[in-house]
Amino acid sequence: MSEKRPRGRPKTVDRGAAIERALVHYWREGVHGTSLNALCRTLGLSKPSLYREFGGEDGLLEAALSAYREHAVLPLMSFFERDQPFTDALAQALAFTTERAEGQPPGCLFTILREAGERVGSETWALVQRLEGERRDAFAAAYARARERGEVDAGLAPELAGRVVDLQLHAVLLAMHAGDDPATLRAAAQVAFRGLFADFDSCS
Amino acid sequence: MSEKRPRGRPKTVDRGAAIERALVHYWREGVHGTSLNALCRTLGLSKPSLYREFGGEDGLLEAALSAYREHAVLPLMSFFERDQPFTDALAQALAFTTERAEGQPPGCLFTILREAGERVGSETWALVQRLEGERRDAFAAAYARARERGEVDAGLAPELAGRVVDLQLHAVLLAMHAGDDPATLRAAAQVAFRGLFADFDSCS
DNA sequence: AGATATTCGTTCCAGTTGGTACAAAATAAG
DNA sequence: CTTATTTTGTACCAACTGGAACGAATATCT
Repeated sequence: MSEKRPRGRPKTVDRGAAIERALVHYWREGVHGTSLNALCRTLGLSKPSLYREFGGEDGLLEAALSAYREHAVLPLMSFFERDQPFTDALAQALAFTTERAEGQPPGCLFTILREAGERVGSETWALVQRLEGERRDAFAAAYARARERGEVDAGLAPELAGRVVDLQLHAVLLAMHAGDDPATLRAAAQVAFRGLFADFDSCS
Repeated sequence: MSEKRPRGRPKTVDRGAAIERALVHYWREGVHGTSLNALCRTLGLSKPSLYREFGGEDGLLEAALSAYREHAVLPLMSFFERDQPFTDALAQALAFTTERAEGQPPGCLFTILREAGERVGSETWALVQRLEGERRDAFAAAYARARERGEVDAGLAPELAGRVVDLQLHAVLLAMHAGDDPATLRAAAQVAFRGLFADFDSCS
């Protein structure tokens, strides 16, 4: 694997490190409110370097989100792909989203970007929407499997159930980023999740 | 009530109209992404006039939110203050938040400002937090009354129930502002609300 | 060494930002 | 008419914005 050196001046910019720092920065500070100049400063990157490496802020943000997918989005989805009761998956997901790991910011970068809407660049936004669909499908599929096992109310469409789970986790993660109390949020989401298992008709 | 004219040049700026236009603008476009210059243009206000009248963008935004309180926040809370079943209040609130009145933007200015966090000015942020408490208290009080009437699960603290309702409506209104389908959101929130009435122990 | 190739960051650019100074405008009082 | 008072918006400010031009730097190849 001895890579033969190319012709010109060797690169010194560390793409991976820049992505990692950008990821943490956007995760903590949100996606707006930081100018490109200030961003380059905190990333230890010259502005032309950023443009050469990522084509602009959009490219950088997309790369950061892509890295975040591996870091936190896929792990969350994995709870719903294991062969276990749906309630366990929900409990694990809720614990995962409300835990405060010491090194990393509260909340979720993906959630932040969803909320930012189309104000982010087009590449980033496309990726956001891809992840959004990917996640809802995973939730819905897990619910469908649970329904086959008779764990849940059969009258609820899996697509809607997936939307319910998504809505809860989205709200919880936004509140986490805003600094709300994790225990309270966990309790509130748990109450909401109970609606997925109800086989009662007490509310007309 | 014939007001005696004061000494100098008569004012021509229409404070109320400016607030109304600012309210609609922030409601539709969100609170960031518009410069002060552009804002003045759409408001039909010169920049010095804005500063004289509101002291800056913070003052304008606070005035707009204050107007919005009368327009939509209090009406929403009123559903929970009437003497009616809790389920009815929830249904009315959900209908209110997911309806798309033709003249006005989807979503909720108050919700947008909550999500904007402390990046808004300090006056505005203080008002946001006041309204936040006001609303959660109303939800909790309504749930407490419903509990006395035996409508709901007695094991749930009213404070937590209020938080649940708040979390749902917050998420729904954010999604509405993002352009999501009202019917789907309504259905999803309804499922979540069912958790408030469960008197079952089916989930450990 | 010299030519070629590639990456580097300094330096500049026009446009925009939030914010203010100040003179013109418009009224009432003297 | 002159003076006093108040509101108006133009014109200006320094600072910053996203973005690119370009020569210096550092390598391999002949």
